[in-house]
Amino acid sequence: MELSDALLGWYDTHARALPWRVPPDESRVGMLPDPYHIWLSEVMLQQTTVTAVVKYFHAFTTRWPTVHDLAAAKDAEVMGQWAGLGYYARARNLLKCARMVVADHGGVFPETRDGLLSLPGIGPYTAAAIAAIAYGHSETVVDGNIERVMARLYDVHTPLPVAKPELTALAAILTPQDRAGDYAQAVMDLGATICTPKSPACGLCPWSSACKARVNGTAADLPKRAPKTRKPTRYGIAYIARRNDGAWLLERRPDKGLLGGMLGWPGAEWGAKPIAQPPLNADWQTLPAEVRHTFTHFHLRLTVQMATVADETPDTGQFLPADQFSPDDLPTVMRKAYDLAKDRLIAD
DNA sequence: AAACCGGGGGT
DNA sequence: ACCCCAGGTTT
Repeated sequence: MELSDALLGWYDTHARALPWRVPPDESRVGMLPDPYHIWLSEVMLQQTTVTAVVKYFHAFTTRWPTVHDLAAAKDAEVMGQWAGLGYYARARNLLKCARMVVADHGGVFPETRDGLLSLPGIGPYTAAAIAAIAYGHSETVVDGNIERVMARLYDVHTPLPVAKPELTALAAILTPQDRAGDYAQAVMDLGATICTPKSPACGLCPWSSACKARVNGTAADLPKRAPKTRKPTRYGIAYIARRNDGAWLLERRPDKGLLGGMLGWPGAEWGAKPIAQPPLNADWQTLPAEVRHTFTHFHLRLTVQMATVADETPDTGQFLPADQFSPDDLPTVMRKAYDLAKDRLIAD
């Protein structure tokens, strides 16, 4: 039997139930899921775990049930709803993409890999995933799970990312003509639940008898990766000003760069040493505790300073009335600073 | 090709 | 502390 058939048989009984997925029930054979749901979930799943995505997927589809609804949303609403999920360029591209689908494609996502690739936020992985899962096309989907499964199945020792083309070619050979979407999801489920990064459960794997790494005893050591550089530490100051009427002084960060497009507390750029740059003159109080946060490529230590101020015009940022501010709209590092300040307000 | 871009959970 | 994750964009 073909390897793909063995895996599809396993998927029919072991597929995880996910909100955007049509279960492989006998009564629903051939049913395809909503392309809007697949696109939204796949963008959210970029470098993000299923557990984290489920809550956000539900919130987005409840608030914006169709791509038309999302396309009509305001930028700040979408950025706020995305807060906490990370990689905020995804949220900006999500909204751009929704508006392009409505304006240029009549509200229908393109069906082909190339058509999907032309949209913002959709790269090789997501284009193949949408074409296969939402439209049933035989496209080869390669994500981190599938790289790991292929490296083990064929005992490939070439380190990533150099090994990527080789692993993609191997994955393409296995991709079936029929049920390519189920097949892609099956390999990803296999990687997520059985062929895990550490301690793979080879005894439960439908591909165990074919797996070369299992025979050679190398499965747990694959895939190989290029060595990583260690993260430097940066320092900064967050200024949290509260006006007498309860308004908070916040700034919208520029679209490009770190935390692009998100709300945050004013302060100088983070660097090797903290730089004082208060947004206005006030009696700033330094909090006894600091915020520690780790980004993709550096650690951050953030000192938090607070002040209560009168109605002044700040040098940077603008006051947001209390009824228009929700801490849920903040990215996590800014939320951590807020939580420290909130504790101080309660203590006083 | 390499750098940039979050956050959380597991180990 | 280090690993990983249903990657894409920019330089």
